[in-house]
Amino acid sequence: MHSSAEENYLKAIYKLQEANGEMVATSALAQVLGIHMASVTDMLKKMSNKKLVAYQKSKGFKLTEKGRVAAIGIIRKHRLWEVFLVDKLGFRWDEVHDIAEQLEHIHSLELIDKLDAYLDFPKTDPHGDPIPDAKGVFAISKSVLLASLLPGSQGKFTGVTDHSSAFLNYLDKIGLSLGDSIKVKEVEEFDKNFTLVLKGKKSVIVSFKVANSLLISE
Amino acid sequence: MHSSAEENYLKAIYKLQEANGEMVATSALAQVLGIHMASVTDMLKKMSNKKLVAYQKSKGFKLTEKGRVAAIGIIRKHRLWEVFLVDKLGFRWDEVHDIAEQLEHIHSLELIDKLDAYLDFPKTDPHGDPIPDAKGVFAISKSVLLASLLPGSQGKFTGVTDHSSAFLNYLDKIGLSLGDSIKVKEVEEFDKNFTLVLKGKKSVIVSFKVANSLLISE
DNA sequence: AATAAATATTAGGCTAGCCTAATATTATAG
DNA sequence: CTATAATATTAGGCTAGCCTAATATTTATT
Repeated sequence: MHSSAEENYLKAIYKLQEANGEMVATSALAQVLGIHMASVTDMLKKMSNKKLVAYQKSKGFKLTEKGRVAAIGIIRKHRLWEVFLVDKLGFRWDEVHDIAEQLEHIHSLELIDKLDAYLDFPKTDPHGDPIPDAKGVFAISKSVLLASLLPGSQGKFTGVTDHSSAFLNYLDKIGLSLGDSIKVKEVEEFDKNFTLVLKGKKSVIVSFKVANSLLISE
Repeated sequence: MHSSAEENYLKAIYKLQEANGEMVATSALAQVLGIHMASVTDMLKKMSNKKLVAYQKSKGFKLTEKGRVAAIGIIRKHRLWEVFLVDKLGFRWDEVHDIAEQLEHIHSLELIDKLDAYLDFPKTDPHGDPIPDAKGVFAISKSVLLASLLPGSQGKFTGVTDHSSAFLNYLDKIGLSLGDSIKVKEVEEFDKNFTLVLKGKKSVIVSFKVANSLLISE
């Protein structure tokens, strides 16, 4: 079994690979984990010996298949626990991250599969992130950043890329919720503000910064 | 916040104090934790500095009030998670211990109180052990070992002192379940076997060894 | 009370996972 | 192409929590 530290590295590497393509840099990992580069070099050497990551000198490193499977398992656990915390225990979507970060390290395949069934096999977590099934397969769903859409486009708000409490609370405040159908009414040339029309004819204006953290599907 | 190692010590000390009175010996703790005595001495010195335990040279040590509160908090978490695993996820009572041992170290007061509410404030865990409330108070319930009862006594089977899979499976096999009303029909002089009559007029015979791990109330 | 047995403590080591400081390598700019 | 900046690695240290071996202290036995 992997240690919590290792699991955190695996998850972080996976996410960096998803976001920035193939190879990941020591510095990038150090930054997202809040750990010094020397320590990362250290740890990666160990994980490399365990065949969790493969790395080419000065090109960076990436997960091996074994590492990828492990990473997806952790992401699955994290997201399922988030669903549990929100759907069953009544936490708000901005409160669950830290607790799920702990719960994701509980070791028991049986536990997580039973939890999955108990939650009725959810496909996404409370932030709209996809949850891989027991085999590690994600139900593919294409989504784009609101920031990339042109006036007139429409779709459904299905996810966020910023999971901070500050951001999530802001969305709650302006009344934008996961699942809302939206239409881009206007994109202001001058400051890139987006004017959106929501299903119930309400309209909201969000900054480019916000639009850049909202995922739209369909 | 306390480390998992510390929490395991706290819980073990608490249980030893419950079982064997006031002072706990280094050796006893080493034995139940499966750790060498020298390591225990080490750790206790640290916990002593943190005022979690108080120890008098060569008399042993005991929890301080602070340590006791912490220990009860961990026990509360362990038992609530066990209820969750059995009642909600469908685990059997003999399967939950190891997973609960991990879950009990998740740090979040809010989580555990919400879990408690979600489970509808259970008073006992799947093995009949009492669950302290959020203030650390146990709903007192007097129980005695079946082994101490005389023929003719009756009561309700409300707990076990042996949590091993082997033992719990044996009880399942002979059809003895938590909550069953029982009456001691006979105690064989020769081998101390107990003949019990269950509510639905079934009768079962258990050895002294088994009787010594069954708690009877009322 | 003297000795053996049991119990406890000290001393020195080890690993995981982090740190700082120093050095090496690679990329970028003039 | 060289100087500087950015990135990566090595070397040496630290803490938590464990270990073994050696030593000390208690308790029990004769």
